Amino acid sequence: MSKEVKLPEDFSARLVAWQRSHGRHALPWQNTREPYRVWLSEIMLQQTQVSTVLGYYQRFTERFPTVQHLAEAQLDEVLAQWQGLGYYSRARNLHRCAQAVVAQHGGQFPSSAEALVALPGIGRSTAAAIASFCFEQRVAILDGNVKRVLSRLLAFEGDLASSTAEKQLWAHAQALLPEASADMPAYTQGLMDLGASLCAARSPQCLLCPVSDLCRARAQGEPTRFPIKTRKLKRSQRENWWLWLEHEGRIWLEQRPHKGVWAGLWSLPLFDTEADLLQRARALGGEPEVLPRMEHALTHFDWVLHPRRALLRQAEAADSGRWVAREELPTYALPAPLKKLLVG
DNA sequence: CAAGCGTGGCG
DNA sequence: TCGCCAAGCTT
Repeated sequence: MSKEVKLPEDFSARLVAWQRSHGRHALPWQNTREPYRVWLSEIMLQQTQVSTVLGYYQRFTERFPTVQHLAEAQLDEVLAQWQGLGYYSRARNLHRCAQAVVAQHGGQFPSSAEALVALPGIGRSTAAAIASFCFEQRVAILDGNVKRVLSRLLAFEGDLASSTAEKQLWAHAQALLPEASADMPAYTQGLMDLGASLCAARSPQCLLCPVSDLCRARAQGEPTRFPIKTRKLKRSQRENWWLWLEHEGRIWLEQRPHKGVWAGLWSLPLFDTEADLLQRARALGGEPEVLPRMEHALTHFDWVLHPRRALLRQAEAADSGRWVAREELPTYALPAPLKKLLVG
């Protein structure tokens, strides 16, 4: 008998077995093959950790039990439910996707990755996750976890900053799939579980790994050398002044444009200079009080925000925003640092 | 296709 | 502290 390993077969078989015995089975979006619930979880989990998603998923499914409920809701309410989760275009696309499923697919999610990927907010990896979990389709996912697991398994030297290398890794991911469709849910979950636990970015626990003897990175003695990606995002700085106008306990909020940072969320008026802010405040009869500066980090820049608070004797209405009572604030989608500032 | 898009946690 | 990372997608 040959002891030669057959990489694809052995890898998928062991991963599936490991997932069934050691993987996660009790997350709220598991133990169901309802596409609505799986889809919702996959969107929430994009670039977001499980522990963060748990509470949002619970509240969201209570408020919107079906795709029809979500499709009929106001975008503002969807955004309010999403508030604090980040990457708010996901919420906008989620709403659009629900409406497309109702209008174009009779309220039933399509059952192939090819059809799923045509829907708003569903890319190649998310489509594959839904199709493999719900419909046992043999299609590969390739998220951050899987890039790490596979690039280590194969000691993949390609630079994942390049589209060529990423394309190659997609091909490897597809080639490693189990032959049996029935194994797809456990296999896909196993990749995610392995990447989230043993095959961690910093300190992988190779001694516990079910495929450590197949892993070429481990054989080379340097598992953390993979994945290779050279791109370093250049972070920039921004500084703005934030005008907190208040009148008889109500706060002036303006909805941000549907593109850019905090798209569609409600915010205080933002100014590029303190002089601009003072001009606006004084025109309304207010004299701003200086509040402590806030520092807020986004993915691509560091933001210094200078809140200034002005109490007005009289309030003028305007089309650009609304006077909002404190009790109403929870129904508004506020950026995380603004919630901290206003609600505490 | 490179850049834009949130937030929280961790070593 | 601070850079990196997390079930990526859109334009």
